[in-house]
Amino acid sequence: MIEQKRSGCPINLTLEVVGDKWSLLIVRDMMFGNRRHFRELLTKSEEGISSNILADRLKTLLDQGIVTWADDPSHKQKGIYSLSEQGIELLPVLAQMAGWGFKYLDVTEELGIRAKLLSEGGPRMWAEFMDELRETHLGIRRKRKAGPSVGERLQAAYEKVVARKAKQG
Amino acid sequence: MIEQKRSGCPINLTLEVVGDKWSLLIVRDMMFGNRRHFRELLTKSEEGISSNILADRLKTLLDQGIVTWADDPSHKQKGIYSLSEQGIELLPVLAQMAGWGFKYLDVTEELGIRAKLLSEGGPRMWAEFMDELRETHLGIRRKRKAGPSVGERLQAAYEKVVARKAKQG
DNA sequence: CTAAACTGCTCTCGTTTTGCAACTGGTTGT
DNA sequence: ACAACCAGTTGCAAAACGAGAGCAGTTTAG
Repeated sequence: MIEQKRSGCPINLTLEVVGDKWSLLIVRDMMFGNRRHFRELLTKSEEGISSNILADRLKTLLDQGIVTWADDPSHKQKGIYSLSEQGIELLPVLAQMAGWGFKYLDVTEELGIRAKLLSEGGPRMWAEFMDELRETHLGIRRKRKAGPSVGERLQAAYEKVVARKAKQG
Repeated sequence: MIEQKRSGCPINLTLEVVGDKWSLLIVRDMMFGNRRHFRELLTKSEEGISSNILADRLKTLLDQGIVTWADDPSHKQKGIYSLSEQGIELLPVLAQMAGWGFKYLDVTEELGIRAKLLSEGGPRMWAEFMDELRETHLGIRRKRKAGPSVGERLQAAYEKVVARKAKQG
């Protein structure tokens, strides 16, 4: 099976790797939702990916070195998927897509709040979040900063919107 | 024909619009190669898109408001495709993808040089290039800056690599 | 004036990808 | 022992993709 590239253009090559409707959603769920097991990715996804597609995409993400896999010592059947440095560095791509989508598409309030904050935060916030991801996915210690982490702030903002919407009915 | 969204997440919505292997390549060619006619997009593409796919993607890009269409007064059969503001603002997405691809994938030198410069140039350079695109695609005058434009600089760098490679044979 | 080349597509048809749903073989908790 | 949970796999129909030919009208070269 010879994988032939259509061209050596970096944009094209990137699209050949993650240019489909699911791969980046899986990366998103690993980044922002901290989904690390197959079942978590399968059932806790907003969009409802099907299991064969998930299995296939995880395989190519592994092949590409975007994601790594390890045994979960607490459970013989479970594996833990982690983002590699290469995967973590997809964050700016996701952040730009999120910002563009937030600006131009019909985004729901609770799912858009993270995009808004991330877009406003800019490269500085992205770098901080990537450091947090390096800690959780690669085990690389980072310097603690005062106050809540970027991940915590995003999550808190999301939950706040959900709570408000629930109250309003 | 009811278009149902999988979710209201901005990343998902963006992927539903441009998350395929061709749409962003068309935008890329319009941005960096100034391809404005159907034939230009069809025949001058690095990757060799086929005509039915090109027609289909242009249709959805038009529907989405990423691209606009106008008659070419110089030729009764020609139409001119232009990027809208919404389309121009895909530049940061492309730039991030280009930067990531340049760093991690097997990019050829001549096709990677633009990505390198754009990545190094950062948001400031992107903003300048977007202003140039607003001029050529939207007809919005911009303040002239001294020296060559970003578009010219990228093109010159590309041609320099091509010339050097040709000499080396 | 005529013919060749060019224009933006559309059509056909075989191949590939998608996605639902059921199923497998094993593990864990009660 | 048994239900619930784990990571996938398999079968199949529908949809999307993609190469190539074709088309009606337009422009250009001789």
